[in-house]
Amino acid sequence: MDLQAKNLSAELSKRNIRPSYQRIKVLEYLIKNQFHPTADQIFTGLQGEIPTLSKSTIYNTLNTFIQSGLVRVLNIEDNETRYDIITESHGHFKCETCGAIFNFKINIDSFATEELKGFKVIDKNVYFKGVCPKCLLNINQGKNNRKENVL
Amino acid sequence: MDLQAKNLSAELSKRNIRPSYQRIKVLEYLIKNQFHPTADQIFTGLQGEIPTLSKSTIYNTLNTFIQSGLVRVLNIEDNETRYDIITESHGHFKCETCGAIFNFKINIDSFATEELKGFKVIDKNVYFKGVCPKCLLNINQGKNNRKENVL
DNA sequence: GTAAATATAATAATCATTACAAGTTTAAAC
DNA sequence: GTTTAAACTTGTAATGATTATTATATTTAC
Ligand SMILES: [Mn+2]
Ligand SMILES: [Mn+2]
Ligand SMILES: [Zn+2]
Ligand SMILES: [Zn+2]
Repeated sequence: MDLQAKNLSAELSKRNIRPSYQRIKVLEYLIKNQFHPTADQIFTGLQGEIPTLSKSTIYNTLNTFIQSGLVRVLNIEDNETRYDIITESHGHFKCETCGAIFNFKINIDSFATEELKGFKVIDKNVYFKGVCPKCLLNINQGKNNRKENVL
Repeated sequence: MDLQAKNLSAELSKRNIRPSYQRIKVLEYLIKNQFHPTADQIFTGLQGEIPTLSKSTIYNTLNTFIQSGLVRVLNIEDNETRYDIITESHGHFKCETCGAIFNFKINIDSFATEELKGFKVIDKNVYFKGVCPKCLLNINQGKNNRKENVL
């Protein structure tokens, strides 16, 4: 996906979303920061550029994007929703130590068809949790990882 | 799993959870009502039997059960946590129309190993969403389903 | 250019969950 | 069996993410 504002604007228009300044910036942020940010992270990340920005706009914008299929929702955390600009089917691994969320390829369509015959499946999510390699290494070395969201 | 109070008590003791009256009742509720209830549903369902019951106790108890591996958490909803007494690996399908959550067999271990080499995987969840057969039928007949949690 | 529709922003409301403090029950020690 | 400490329950307050609301601003249609 390209980062040019014009292309972003066109991308929104194509989906019948009016390309306001705020919406373009949120879309740009999601493309640049693909670590599955929270609404608050997006808000904080854009506040410098858009001093008048409101958190309501972040939520409104995200919900608009979700409805049009432009972003994907992750409910991998119990308290906060995360947003993914990559809508192609893939699995997610959350490191419980550092909080980072990793993508991994997975062919979700290849299984679980028999028992769900008669069901209309619209959305599929695969969430794994555990400890990432970096944190495993640090734990073995007796180090203590900070819980932050660095991919 | 048996429903006898003695067995429930023993089941808790085995896991070093003191078998209080409230805990036995919550466990009993989870065994009897396997529709993946919310904390509030458990609370409401037990209030008649235990008039002094507090919602704090529900949450405390559930968190104790989770820690010991006696129940499984479902984050398939964006707002409310659901609890599952069946801890064996299986997938979940949520009908967006009636709200019911169905189990389905799935061999989660059979895939997604290559890319996660070096990761320590502790927990795996597969969540599908869509419309269940009953609701599909009603939709086709022009009926309107109520959103309730009947399995 | 004017009116209608839509978007933004600020604030208040909602609601699930957790934190905390006080009272109660349980279990061990004597 | 009484004493005593630890664990559990309860009620209430606090937290925090998300939504609702409403006034203002911006965009679109005519
Ligand atoms: Mn992703
Ligand atoms: Mn289940
Ligand atoms: Zn990590
Ligand atoms: Zn249904």
